[in-house]
Amino acid sequence: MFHALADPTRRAMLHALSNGERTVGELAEPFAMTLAGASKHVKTLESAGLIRREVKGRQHLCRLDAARLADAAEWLSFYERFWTERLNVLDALLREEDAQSDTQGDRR
Amino acid sequence: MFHALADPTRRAMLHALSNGERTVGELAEPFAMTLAGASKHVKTLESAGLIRREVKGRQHLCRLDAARLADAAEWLSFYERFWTERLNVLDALLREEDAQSDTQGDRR
DNA sequence: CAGATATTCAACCACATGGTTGAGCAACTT
DNA sequence: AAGTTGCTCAACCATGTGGTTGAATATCTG
Repeated sequence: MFHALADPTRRAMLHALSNGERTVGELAEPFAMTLAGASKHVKTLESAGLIRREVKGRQHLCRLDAARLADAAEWLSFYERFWTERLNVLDALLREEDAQSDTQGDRR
Repeated sequence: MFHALADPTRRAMLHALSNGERTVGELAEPFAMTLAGASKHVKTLESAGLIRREVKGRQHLCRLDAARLADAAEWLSFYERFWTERLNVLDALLREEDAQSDTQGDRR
């Protein structure tokens, strides 16, 4: 999933899909890329479970997959919280170190 | 940055660093990998701005870089919020569609 | 039926990636 | 000075990636 998100083209596609369902052709259009190329990105997103596809005649209608995206959001939120927390600790440590070197210089 | 996060080894290293500073050797230790290999990962993290390095004699002390990590956290939080929002819309749409096909069947 | 349209598939290419090895360098240790 | 330690660098290799092209498939349209 992290890998699927790591590509800008794919992130843009997700962005487009956030405004409603799109066919593969529509998803491909904004990019200077062959349909086949874009189709591969769509496939990647699908394998990562981030989108679902409904074959409707000759076009393939894509939409975000709620379940997996919720997972993704949860993951991101975890990381965000995790780091924000650590940053506070880090900050405190640096402050403390500064205070010490102010009074005592660097002892190491 | 997304790319730097996409590798499990690097995520694990960040995790380790969240418990305090570590030398390159210490960061490398948990992995079945040569030092040189691990060193490359550290370099990648450094180029992505996620960590900083302080050369202390012959060892290189690494720590999380507060500034950039805050950026990262913000990004993740944005995506998380963004998607959570869209998921609600998606949910509403699906519910609506269901209600319609219940009374009218699929008209397409 | 004969197109045209929407899409995938398979093969290929250039390039990036994660990894190794071997050498090199700087800094401690004795 | 000689050796060991911590680390990087450069070259290399296998594999994966993003992209292309050309053909195949299936559907709609006349």
